[in-house]
Amino acid sequence: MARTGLDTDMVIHRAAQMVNEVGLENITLKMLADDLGVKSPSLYNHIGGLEDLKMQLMIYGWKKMEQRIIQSVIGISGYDAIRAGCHAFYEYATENPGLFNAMLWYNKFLNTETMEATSGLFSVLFKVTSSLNISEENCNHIIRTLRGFLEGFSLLVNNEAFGNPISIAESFELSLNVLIEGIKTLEEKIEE
Amino acid sequence: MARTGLDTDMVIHRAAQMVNEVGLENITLKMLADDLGVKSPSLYNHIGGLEDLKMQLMIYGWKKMEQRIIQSVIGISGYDAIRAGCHAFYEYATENPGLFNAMLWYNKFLNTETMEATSGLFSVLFKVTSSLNISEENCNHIIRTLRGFLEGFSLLVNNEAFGNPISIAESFELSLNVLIEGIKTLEEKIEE
DNA sequence: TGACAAAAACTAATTGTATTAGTTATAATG
DNA sequence: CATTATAACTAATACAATTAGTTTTTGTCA
Repeated sequence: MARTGLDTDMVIHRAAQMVNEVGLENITLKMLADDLGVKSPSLYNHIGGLEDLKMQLMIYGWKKMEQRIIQSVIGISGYDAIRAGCHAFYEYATENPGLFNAMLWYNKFLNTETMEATSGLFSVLFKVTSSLNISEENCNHIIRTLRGFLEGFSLLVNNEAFGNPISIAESFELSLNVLIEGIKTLEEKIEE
Repeated sequence: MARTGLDTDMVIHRAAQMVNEVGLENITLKMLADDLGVKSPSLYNHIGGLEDLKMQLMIYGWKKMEQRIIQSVIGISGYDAIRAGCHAFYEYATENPGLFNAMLWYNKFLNTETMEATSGLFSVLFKVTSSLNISEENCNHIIRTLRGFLEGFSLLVNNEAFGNPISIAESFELSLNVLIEGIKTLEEKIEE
């Protein structure tokens, strides 16, 4: 009866915490409503339903990660910036496993809004790679390479899917080295 | 009443087709039961429930992919074999989007059986990389690199998550070039 | 062959969640 | 102070997963 004073941002924000605690597949509107001190139908005043909530979590997560990555590359350029951005991605993804699942599963082509969820983030990476002597088209390819690797590797870590006992941190570092050395071979020679 | 003559393999096999048609998140036991000409509780004679079914789909998918990859590297060695194996992975993943989702989401560390789902597949890759002049430990790291990239890139393709209009096939080829050139820098010099 | 046991189907019932419809109370606005 | 929009509520619906208990078939063994 007493008005709780919820708004959409509060719901999303609380759901983002909760999804990291219980996992994307286990979150329910009832659970979220209980936590917010409200009955579950009341949530429909702020979100469109469970699917909509997960979609919004996806967008929320990518925006947050974008901020982290922008912070991480301030004052750095070239391969060091790539390295720093990749580390920021990996850290955010593994610190927020539930949210990261939403980011992966719901990042589908559906409409302009969902499509733009990641565009800001990867335009940051584009700016970074553009400072290298690599053609624009190849920069776009490289971003896809990095994106694929970062998303897949982070998912595997979150799922504890690496059976081997060898260090995951070292695997990540070596992977970045491999990728960066590979990218260097795409640099165009400059006439002297 | 009349016995349909189902067994676990038939259920899994049919579910594998269905999951590619309707998507992992939309498959229901009722739908599967209807399709198999049976009531949904009857499925419990063959599977442990919906979660168990998805787990079994995960294992089924990895085994099938393993076979495809083994076929693809027959008679090839070195970097050509890596290339061929990666192509086989990518093709299987994109030809079976629903099943591949199960392979990603349910490939978590839970018990020995789920852990071993992918061990055969990656021991094939290990044999391939072992023929290079690279330390065993680095081979293990490289496999993780490839695994991360392949899983992430395939997922992005299946989700149509690449906004850019540039060719995805070219992105994949360039990515493999980047990875292989990067891996080459790990080769240990041989005394002459 | 014929009784018996195991397996595989069934029906009925339970539970839990999302979602919708319709109602009431609060807050904001003129 | 009256009115209106909003945000909560209760009640009801629909659907799927799952469990319990029953029936029927199939295969086996004396």
